[in-house]
Amino acid sequence: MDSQTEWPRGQRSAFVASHIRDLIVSGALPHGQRINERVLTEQLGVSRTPLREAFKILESEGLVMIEPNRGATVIKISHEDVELAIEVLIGLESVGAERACERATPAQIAEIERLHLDMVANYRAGELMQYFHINQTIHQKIVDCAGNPNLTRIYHGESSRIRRFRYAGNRVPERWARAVYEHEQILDALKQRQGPLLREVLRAHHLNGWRITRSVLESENPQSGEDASRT
Amino acid sequence: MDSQTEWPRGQRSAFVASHIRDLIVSGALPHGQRINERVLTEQLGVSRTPLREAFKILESEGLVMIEPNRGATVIKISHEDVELAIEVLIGLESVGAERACERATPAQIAEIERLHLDMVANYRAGELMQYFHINQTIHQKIVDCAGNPNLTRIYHGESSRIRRFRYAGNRVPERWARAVYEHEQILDALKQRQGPLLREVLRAHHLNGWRITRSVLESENPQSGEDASRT
DNA sequence: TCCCCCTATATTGCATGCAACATGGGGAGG
DNA sequence: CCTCCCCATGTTGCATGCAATATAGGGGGA
Repeated sequence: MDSQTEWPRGQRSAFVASHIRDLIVSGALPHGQRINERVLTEQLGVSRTPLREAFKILESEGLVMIEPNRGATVIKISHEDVELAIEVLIGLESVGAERACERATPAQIAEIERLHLDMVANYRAGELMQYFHINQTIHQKIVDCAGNPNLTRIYHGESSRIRRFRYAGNRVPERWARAVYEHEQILDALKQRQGPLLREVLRAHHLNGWRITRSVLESENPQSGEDASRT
Repeated sequence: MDSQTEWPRGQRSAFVASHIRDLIVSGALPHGQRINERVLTEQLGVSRTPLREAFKILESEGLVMIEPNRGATVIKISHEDVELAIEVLIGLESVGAERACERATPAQIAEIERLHLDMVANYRAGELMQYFHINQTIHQKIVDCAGNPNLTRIYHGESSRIRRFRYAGNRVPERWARAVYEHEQILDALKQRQGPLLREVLRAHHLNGWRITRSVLESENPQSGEDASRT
């Protein structure tokens, strides 16, 4: 990152945190790697103070681990961890789904439908990356419809923490097709405001998705569990 | 707090965060109040650096709000917010309950039963504060039984954020008695490892509890909603 | 009298300096 | 040759200084 661009005073640590979050989620910073403060301050063009504040933010999001006198380390995420995080996400989405069906405004539902159609178009075009991105947005938006800021915040945190591990599953064509079908069901349930149905469809969607994703990851990275780095 | 006690190097911001968290949760720092850095550094005997790091931690826990050039403000929690937080807690406990029934060790269940009996004894003795404290512990332990560290972490955060608003309900004798009865059901469902039942019992328990608590708070503090400070 | 602007002061955001601690490599002893 | 210890170097934790911004209060103009 070029140190030319000066970030505005007052939000520097937030931007730095966001940047490092991207580095971790995208895999540019491998899991388990210690982060050298000096290197990052030079790359980002900020001083150590906002950087260290960013570490604290990322630590409480569960993305890095800070050890006294040893600084920040990107946390290692095993498949087990991802599975446990998905368990939490299912719980959060269950609440979100039911409340969304009660509280979503027509405009919100229309926006999700737009996103859905866009996502399907990207599926047809074989644009996996775009598809994946819109997919994440749809899930977040559904949760947002519940009108519960805490829910939104927590869901977003947990979701982005494991994002990069959930990408692989759709590389299996059958799974990708099936996922799109499941999303049709999701949209229908939401439009018909059938909370319990939406909850169950989402639950199954995540469990199915993870089952395939896990097997893909394990076949690509046979030692599996302990360190699940590069995709 | 006396500045005599020196906190160990390397954990100062964590301890400071924990201290401020207590100040907020206990109500010593009123909701909506701006926090002056200088005053707190003097009270706590640390410099501004760890204090500001602590603010970042507390911000991502949703306890304070940081505005550029205006520093940290204790977040205002309305009854609406508490209700929304309870919604999240119910979602988390739903997952926790089902997994706990699958994964809890006999030792864990025995410990919860011990806590339960202790809590009932405190009920009989009219020890509301003790009762309340053990009550919180039981709910946390049930969630812990799910063996999901993320779930434990998030549940704990959300739960402590609104803790002080959930105390009032049991001052109504009928509610208190009913709550104890509901806890019998909770314990039974757990011992019999009936996940869905436990989930529903917990859900009802929280909804009932909050319904009464809210009415108590509103009768004590008629303007209600906007600022729900001193109990 | 009231309102607005301008200035003095307080407070925050960030950079940097210093001390504590970790780390790695070379030499002495076995 | 191996091991352990010690020191040189690098890195982190925290305190502090400086600049940018907020804020309060008084004086001037309408």
